[in-house]
Amino acid sequence: MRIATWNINSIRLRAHHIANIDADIICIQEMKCQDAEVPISQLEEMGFHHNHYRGQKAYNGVGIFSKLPLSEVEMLDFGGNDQARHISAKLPNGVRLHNFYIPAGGDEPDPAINASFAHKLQYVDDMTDYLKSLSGSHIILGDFNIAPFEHDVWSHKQLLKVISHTPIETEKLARTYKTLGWVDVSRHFVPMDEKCYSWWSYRNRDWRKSNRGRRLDHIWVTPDLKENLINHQILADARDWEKPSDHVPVIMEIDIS
DNA sequence: ATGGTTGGGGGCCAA
Repeated sequence: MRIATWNINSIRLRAHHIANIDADIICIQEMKCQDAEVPISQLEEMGFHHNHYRGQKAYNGVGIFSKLPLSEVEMLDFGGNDQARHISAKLPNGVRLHNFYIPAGGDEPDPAINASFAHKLQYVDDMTDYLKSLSGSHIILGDFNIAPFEHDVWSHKQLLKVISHTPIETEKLARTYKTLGWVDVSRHFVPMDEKCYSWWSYRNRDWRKSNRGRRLDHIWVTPDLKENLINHQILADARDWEKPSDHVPVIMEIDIS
């Protein structure tokens, strides 16, 4: 089974690009539209017939678009702002798939003066409590807006005060990761001392040449699924698609049926 | 140290 996560940055503009992603299930963040505006017929034409989503006007919005039937769909709020940032569903084999869009958190890396950053930190705390309460087999993925490790950013030193790589966030996510004991799929396949990115800013003339990337998009699985992992792919070429998103799809192949 | 770009929606915000 191939499962992908992609921050699409407007599903109305970029739904057609989904046809270039080879996956059975695609989890989307930042649809940036309400439910009625999701171009569902386009997804149907691509073979996605089991679709669940939670839109929101202009901001956020998450969806799971699947070629396989899903059940027990849930949409939860973390961080207390009732934004469309989470949706989950059960796969036919009983594994639960969670799609998260963690808040970006604004620019000023001080929660005392930046309410967006405070919301992001609260979101991660609430999400952690929720994940700790789960039992059984789970896949969690999405745009976490945090690049946790040194080689998840182009310059560890230069980004220590940049939201997405500040110690307060990376240590918080590291604690969550350690407490849960789940598997970071990208780092399962890519050595820790190798640079690994899923996002490149729009604010660079040549994203490939400057290569100032960050690994903001993640897939984690519960440890019982570790031996089922087959491979993993970051579709960096998607950054050159026409009118690209600033994020590229991350895909894993896993032997579960 | 600064500013760079994009999408949505509406007379700027969030990323």
